Amino acid sequence: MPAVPGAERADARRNREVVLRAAMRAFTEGGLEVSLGQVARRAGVGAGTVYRHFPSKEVLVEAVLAEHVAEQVAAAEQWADRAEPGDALFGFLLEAIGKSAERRHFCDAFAADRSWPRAVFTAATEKFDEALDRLLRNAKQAGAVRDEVRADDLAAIIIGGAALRSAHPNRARSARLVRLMLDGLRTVTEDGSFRDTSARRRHGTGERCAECGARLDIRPTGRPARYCGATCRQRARRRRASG
Amino acid sequence: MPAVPGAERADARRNREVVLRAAMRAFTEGGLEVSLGQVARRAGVGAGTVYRHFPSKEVLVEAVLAEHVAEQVAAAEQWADRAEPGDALFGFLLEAIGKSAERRHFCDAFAADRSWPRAVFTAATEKFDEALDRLLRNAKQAGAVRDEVRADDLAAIIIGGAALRSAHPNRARSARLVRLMLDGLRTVTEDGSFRDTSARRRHGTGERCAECGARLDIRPTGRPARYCGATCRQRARRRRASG
Amino acid sequence: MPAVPGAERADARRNREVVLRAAMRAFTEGGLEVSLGQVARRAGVGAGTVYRHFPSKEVLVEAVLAEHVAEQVAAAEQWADRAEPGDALFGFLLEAIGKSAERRHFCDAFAADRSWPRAVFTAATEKFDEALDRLLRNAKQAGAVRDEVRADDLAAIIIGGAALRSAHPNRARSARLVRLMLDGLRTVTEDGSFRDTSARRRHGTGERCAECGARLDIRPTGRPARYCGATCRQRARRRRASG
Amino acid sequence: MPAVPGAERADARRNREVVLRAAMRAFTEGGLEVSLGQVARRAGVGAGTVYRHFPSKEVLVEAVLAEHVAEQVAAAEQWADRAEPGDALFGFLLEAIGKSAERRHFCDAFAADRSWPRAVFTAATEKFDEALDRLLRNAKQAGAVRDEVRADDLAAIIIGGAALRSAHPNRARSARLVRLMLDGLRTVTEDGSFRDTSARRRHGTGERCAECGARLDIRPTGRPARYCGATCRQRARRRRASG
DNA sequence: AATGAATGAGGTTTCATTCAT
DNA sequence: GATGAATGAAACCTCATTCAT
Repeated sequence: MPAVPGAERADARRNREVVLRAAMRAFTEGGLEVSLGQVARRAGVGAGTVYRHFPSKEVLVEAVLAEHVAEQVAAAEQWADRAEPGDALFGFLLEAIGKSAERRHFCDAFAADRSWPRAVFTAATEKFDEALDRLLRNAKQAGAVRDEVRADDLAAIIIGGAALRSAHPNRARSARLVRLMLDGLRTVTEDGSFRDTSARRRHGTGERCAECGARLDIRPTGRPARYCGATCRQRARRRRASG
Repeated sequence: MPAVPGAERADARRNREVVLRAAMRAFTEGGLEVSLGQVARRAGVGAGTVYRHFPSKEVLVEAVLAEHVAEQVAAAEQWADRAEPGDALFGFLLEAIGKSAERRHFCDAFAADRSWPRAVFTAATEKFDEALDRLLRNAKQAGAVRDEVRADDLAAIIIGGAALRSAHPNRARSARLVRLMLDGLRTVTEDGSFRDTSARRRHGTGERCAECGARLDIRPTGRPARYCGATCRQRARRRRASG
Repeated sequence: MPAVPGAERADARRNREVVLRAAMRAFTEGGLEVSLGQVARRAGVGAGTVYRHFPSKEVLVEAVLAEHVAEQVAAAEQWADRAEPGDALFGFLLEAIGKSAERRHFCDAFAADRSWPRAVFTAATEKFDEALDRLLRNAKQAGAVRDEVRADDLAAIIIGGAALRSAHPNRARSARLVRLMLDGLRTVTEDGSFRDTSARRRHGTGERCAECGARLDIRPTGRPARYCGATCRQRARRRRASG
Repeated sequence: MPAVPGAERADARRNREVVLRAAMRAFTEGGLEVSLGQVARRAGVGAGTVYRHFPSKEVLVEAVLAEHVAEQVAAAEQWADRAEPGDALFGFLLEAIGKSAERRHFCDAFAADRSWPRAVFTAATEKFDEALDRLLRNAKQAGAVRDEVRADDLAAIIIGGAALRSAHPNRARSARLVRLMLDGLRTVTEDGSFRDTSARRRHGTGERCAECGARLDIRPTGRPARYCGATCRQRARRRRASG
């Protein structure tokens, strides 16, 4: 144990990394039941070394799952920063689903409360939840996603999507299918064309937001909207007040 | 050996059933890795009895999965017989997803090629595929489902939906979410109103709302409607006033 | 249990036979470790029936071995009755070795004190020993076998011969080889030609028995013999006395 | 994994040896069916250690048999190097038979195609066959063994001899019996005297006993012998007296 | 700090034997 | 008496974990 945390020998830290990577590959391919012996062999280290860095199998599994989640958090943040809200949310979901489908067993672990302690999930998940929250808030502000979708739906959506894709016999078609179903979460346009995720993804052809000019959803019920959302309405109000 | 197959001693057949039920419960709760000792204990029989009826663990797992699938086939046939095509398909999918969500581990097995031989899946699955095929064909003929949905998508959809639901923290909301996403598979009407599963069922093929274009329920009595509801009527009125 | 021993129902006695035969075949092919389940299946009866007739596996094995020995006793008696002494002994040995080679596992059991109780051997063996004794005594009287061969060598010789034959890759050559080695037990003629088992099998060309005229072994040690054995010597003595 | 094969940790190699020795003792005494638990207990190690060194029971059995064969190969080579051809062959056979008789079960395994894969035999046996070949070739060149004896007879002879000895109730007599039977494989001399293995070994090619014709040992010193021993000398004397 | 050998509890499976039908 | 289902001890084998080197 190092006297000063973080001051471990460089090779030790490197070894931890090596083992973690090996475990990810091994678990991805063989499920979380893969023996630690196999992990050690893949990592090219002895069993003892695995245990030095991860004092039990459960700890190693947690670390692997946490790493997986961390990768998704990173992806979520990239999408949030570099795409407009709607694209960011749906783009991220599609990517996360794709990645998770390859790592089927990880999702199984998340979904199964009993076999792996929920603690793993919740611990590794705080940042993840924040990131999802951010994506969803933005998308809602942009009116790109249905109102009834909530933050804690998203993780389940990813897991479900991943399961769908990995259960599907055809990779390409499964991708289209997932896209189709995710479209169920988008806000509807008056022409029903919301489903096309690329070109006609934008709002209907009708009225526009009086504040920001975005196209407005036309709905058969309720008072016709003048603004695209609460934000613009508030903004307009302030202007009127200050004007 | 019984002279007539299926004519085994009654107690043997009963015991087989007992073991199978115990295995279903055990696997449902603890995953397919639950030890056969536990299954035997739950069934209240000795280890040898389990092996008399299921000569290896793999055989037992297959039997359990086959039973699960058989239950779904039965449900599919009920839906096909007792509901109109669109309802039958979507009703079955929702039910199957609900049932499968409780049996998360079974679906994991289906989705994972590696851990349990695909043979298990295919063997137990022929009738299942037929049943799904029938539901889908009917639904397509009735124009209730999008054309791009194919038969082998359906199993994956069930598995994905089950994963979603079992990963979701809130049972009721997860149901609504799945419904939402399944709607992505319905045929789109030009007014985007397909989502209302209950209302749409009453719509005829006749007149449309003069304001929003939604199909109008045709009733045999009373003055024919011009608008789909009070909202559109009011909106039309405003336009006339302002025009 | 029958009130009068030997008064069992006919079908019961028949069943005992059926099981015993099945066990012989099964043990011959698969060794004495073959499970009783297999024996029962081969016999076409239930496991319980096996146990009714043979209350434990050990008893069944004993019965099988005893049967094997009994067959050999029968053969020995046939040879003793129908061939001249030398032929009888060597003919029987060759036959017994051949038969035993096919039943390798039985001999293993006889040879291995530890794995199967010697009791089995000794119980089934009394008659066997008597039969061998008779064959050997006759052969010795006829001067067809070396003096140093004793009765309790013979069983070992059969077992050894059987082992040799079953270990040999070539069936025909193994037979010749055994014959060759058995010749080592025959009395030697001065021309060394004893090996021919048919024509020149008789004694050397030297002196003859003063009583019966049989050729006498010439040995480098001991007082030269006048009679071929104790029997002739006694007979001559009686004649001298009565004469 | 050791960089250099054979360079494992010393304690591991020692333990492998310990287990192997324990297995040899256990199998020798109790047959190849002895449980690995017993072997482990005898070796004073855990079950896992046995499995580390011998990943399945079959592997352990193979190793034990191979070790047994290797010991015999070593013996064969010693005989070939240190004795004249005939002695080498027969000396080795007798020794191998004696050793194998103590290890009855090993031979059973070799003889039984079914219970243990022939592969075991053939794998461990190449060098053994070579060694036997060499002994036999030399013996044939020296004219010490019958022509019809072939290389692949020898293994069977050892197995048969071992079976004979271990089935025989008397250790000493069984040895003599085997010697007797092996003599059947020696070339026959015109005087049939080949049988005395001990005496003949000292005989030269020179003079013969004036009475019985056996070859005489030629010694470098002393008066040349006319008779093979006291018996023949006495017999000759009587004839001269009576003549 | 790293290695890999040792450990032993626990899993699957077999089978002699008993017992309800 | 016959049947074959039930039993459970014991076999083989795996693997998370510890520990000597």
